[in-house]
Amino acid sequence: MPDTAPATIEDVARIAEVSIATVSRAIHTPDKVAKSTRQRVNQAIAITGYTTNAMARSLRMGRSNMILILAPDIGDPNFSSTLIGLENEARAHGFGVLIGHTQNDPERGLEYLKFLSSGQATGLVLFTGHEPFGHQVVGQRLPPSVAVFEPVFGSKISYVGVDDVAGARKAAEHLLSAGHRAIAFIGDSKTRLGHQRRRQGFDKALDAARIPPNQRFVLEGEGTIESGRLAVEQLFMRDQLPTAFMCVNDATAVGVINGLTARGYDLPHDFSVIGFDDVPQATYVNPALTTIRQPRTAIGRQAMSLLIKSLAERPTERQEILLMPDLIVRGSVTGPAKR
Amino acid sequence: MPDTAPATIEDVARIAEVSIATVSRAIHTPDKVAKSTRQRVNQAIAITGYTTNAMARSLRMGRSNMILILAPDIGDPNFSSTLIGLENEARAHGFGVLIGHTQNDPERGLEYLKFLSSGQATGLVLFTGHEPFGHQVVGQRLPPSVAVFEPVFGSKISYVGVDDVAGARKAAEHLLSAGHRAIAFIGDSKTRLGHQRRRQGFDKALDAARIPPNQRFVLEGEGTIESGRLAVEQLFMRDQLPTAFMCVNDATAVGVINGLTARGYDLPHDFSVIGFDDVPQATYVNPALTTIRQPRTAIGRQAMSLLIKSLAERPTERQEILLMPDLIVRGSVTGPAKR
DNA sequence: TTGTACGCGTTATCAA
DNA sequence: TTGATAACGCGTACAA
Repeated sequence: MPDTAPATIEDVARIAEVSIATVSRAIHTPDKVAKSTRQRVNQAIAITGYTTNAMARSLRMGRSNMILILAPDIGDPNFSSTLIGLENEARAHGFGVLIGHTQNDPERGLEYLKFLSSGQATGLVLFTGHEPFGHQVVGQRLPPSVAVFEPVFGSKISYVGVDDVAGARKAAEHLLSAGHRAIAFIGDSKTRLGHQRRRQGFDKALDAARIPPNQRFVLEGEGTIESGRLAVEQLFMRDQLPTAFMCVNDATAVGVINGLTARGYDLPHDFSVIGFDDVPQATYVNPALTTIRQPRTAIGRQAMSLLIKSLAERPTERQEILLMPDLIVRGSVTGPAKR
Repeated sequence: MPDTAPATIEDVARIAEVSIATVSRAIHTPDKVAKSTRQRVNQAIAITGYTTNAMARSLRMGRSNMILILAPDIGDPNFSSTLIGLENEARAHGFGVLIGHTQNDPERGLEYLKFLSSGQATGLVLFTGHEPFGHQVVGQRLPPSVAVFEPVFGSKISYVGVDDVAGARKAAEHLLSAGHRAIAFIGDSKTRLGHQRRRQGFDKALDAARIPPNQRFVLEGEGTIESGRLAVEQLFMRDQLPTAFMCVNDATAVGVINGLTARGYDLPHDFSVIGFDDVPQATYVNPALTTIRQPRTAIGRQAMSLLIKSLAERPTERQEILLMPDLIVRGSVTGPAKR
């Protein structure tokens, strides 16, 4: 197998005995070329295995049809299923997607930005995961972009994500309707907007149920397993205990469950726990975690749809699309224990 | 902020009052240009914010400095940390990486192959995950490539992965040295090479300990949680029970643990379980899983290093690099129960 | 319906 | 040390 250079449009033209212009036309505007010629061209393409050189094409056209997806952490359980939604939608519109991994390193982010500005990608999806991506992006001249899962702080970039307030409210109401009145909120945050919104939803539900807010039942945390565990320890140093835990996300919930189990409690009999996100892991803990499911694939689909629209129309209006999450009932919530 | 077009080399040349050739030289071979001129050029670059257009560059050069990483499933727990190794090594050599997600869909794979053949990427990393990528790739003219985690069946593509035989042997010996003699192997496979090798390592360890092979203790499985659970059920329909379970991977081990726990057994007291891979989840199960850790980041690093080397030298010799995994002792293995 | 020729932004060759 | 210019592969206005 000789290592021949890939065929160019000129090779095709020569074989089909036409000019390169005709080849190009046969490909992009087939009706503008005679049927017989078209057939000869197609044959020649088949023979040579010709593929248009995307670089030359994009260089000439001034834009590519690739969309760059920037993610700080590909291991994030939210990532993979959202990606599916993004990809499928892009594909349906003739776009390809490429994934860039920043590892939360601003320098890498900047490199990908260069990738963009050199025209190798036309649109940008900011998959901020849990850490705001922000600073490096703000101020840069960006191509049409959309953020998912967490809005980009202080920018005009559109955003597609879950309705945190409504979701958290659903979770709290589930606990409430199971009979709980003493509910702790684990994972309060001063910095993360999404988590703050979840706290708001929690407050609203309690307020609607006429349960006075209890600051001793609100514990901070960064949304990690460790922070959930820690919160349990803190809580047990006080005099008053809740009957249920509402956690800002599933990781926190796993930590809470671990902490409670380690203390010898029997779940869900002794305490109820509810999470938020529905990560794969939620099914593996014991008891399986009742939680709020992020509509990940739908978020991806909508985000890409929005991006492609703005690619065509160039509207500078910022949009925010909030999707409604569902309650997933598994085994970690039951009625309050009688003590 | 006016939406000006990005600066080109010509803009820089005009401002610096030199020719574009000099600008190019000032960038790539600074010593071939007079100091004063160089300074003027650098200033002009700073003023314009010029970035070389990668597409024009690659078009001219005939090759890009991007490497495409093709993965069937980005959610695979093996993926993210391997990626880090790949990226870091690539970066160190001035290459960028892009990730393509095939979703196990041959059509998508083909599309990315087109991406390659159109020159947008120079090298290829086949992240076959657990499903052989194979068929579509074989026969295609491929750029320099390397596979990780699972060799590409029937091709000359180099491979970097873990030494499955040695790792499995380590696992079995750990069980043996804890005193186990009746050990079940869960996850035997007729199709997956890596899993077959793990079985071999298991057999070797038993053989070296002069324990006769027992076919009733070897159960098939596809390496999923479900298949681990199923294997437990099958085993309990027989008359003879093992004291320990060696699982082909962590997912299987989690299934086994779930199945055993569901039957009311107390682990690790009643049964010992060992896995393979060391996925993040391994720490969350109860008891935490003792397992064999894949040196993922190292695999990534070595694979990229090999690829870049072959990019420079074009050796067609197929290479296979096997890395030694470590035993990670956690809580799921203890001495055999006395029954 | 088809062909000629230009330009997209670079790098590299050759003269000056 | 510097500049003019060809070429990379493609799409398209313009001419035929």
